Amino acid sequence: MPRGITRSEVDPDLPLFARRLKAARLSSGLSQERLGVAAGVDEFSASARINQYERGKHTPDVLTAAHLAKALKVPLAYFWAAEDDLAKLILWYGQLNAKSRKTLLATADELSQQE
Amino acid sequence: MPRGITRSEVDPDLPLFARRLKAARLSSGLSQERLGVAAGVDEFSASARINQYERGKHTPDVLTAAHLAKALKVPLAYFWAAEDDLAKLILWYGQLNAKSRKTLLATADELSQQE
DNA sequence: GCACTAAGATAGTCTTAGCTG
DNA sequence: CAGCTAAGACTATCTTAGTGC
Repeated sequence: MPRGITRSEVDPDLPLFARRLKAARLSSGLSQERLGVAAGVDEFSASARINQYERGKHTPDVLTAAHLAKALKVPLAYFWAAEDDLAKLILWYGQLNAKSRKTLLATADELSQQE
Repeated sequence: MPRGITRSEVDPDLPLFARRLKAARLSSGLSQERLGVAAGVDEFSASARINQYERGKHTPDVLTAAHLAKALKVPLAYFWAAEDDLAKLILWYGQLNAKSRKTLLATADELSQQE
């Protein structure tokens, strides 16, 4: 379950940020309101604000987005990954320990030098 | 040179988006105004707007950010990579062909299952 | 409880018109 | 030319107060 965020069924017509946020929240099992509160949003506006983000009505500032990312345990950059493959790569990077990250970086370095 | 964006010297106290944008632009060799025009910003406001973004005074909407990413040939998510290592990974991913991306994804998948 | 919304209050960005090195 | 800025015009988000399931 924690490895399958991008497999969740989210409307592909939603704007990028909305789509990624909704996928990550559904994967976490939190309600919109509880996610907002967990991210430090005022309890009286949390429900409306997270809903507006997920429906693509509004976009939060980067600080709010960072709090959401932390609450959802995903790297901040995940919200703006345009391709699903890059989204997966970023999610997996976020789950690796320091040693595995080094290994992954080394692999990417080698591959990019081959081109 | 094209592989060294994160090595550029950019004020680490700048907000995240400003820091990544400036590093990518300096690497590209474009002026602030020329980058803005290349990204489709009106020629009369391009200089002011890109400068405001790089100084952290303002942040563009996601569509403008996507145009900037395209002009700079970096993945959109790069602008919000909080850690330099993740920024490098995203940049390198953006430079790989489809086959190398698959290889990199497979490596990340294996590593994340080991944890 | 959960997802969602309208609309006014509020807070942001954008444009213009400059400046300095 | 390149980098940068103030401030008013403009446009976005946030809060409040609700709705329906």
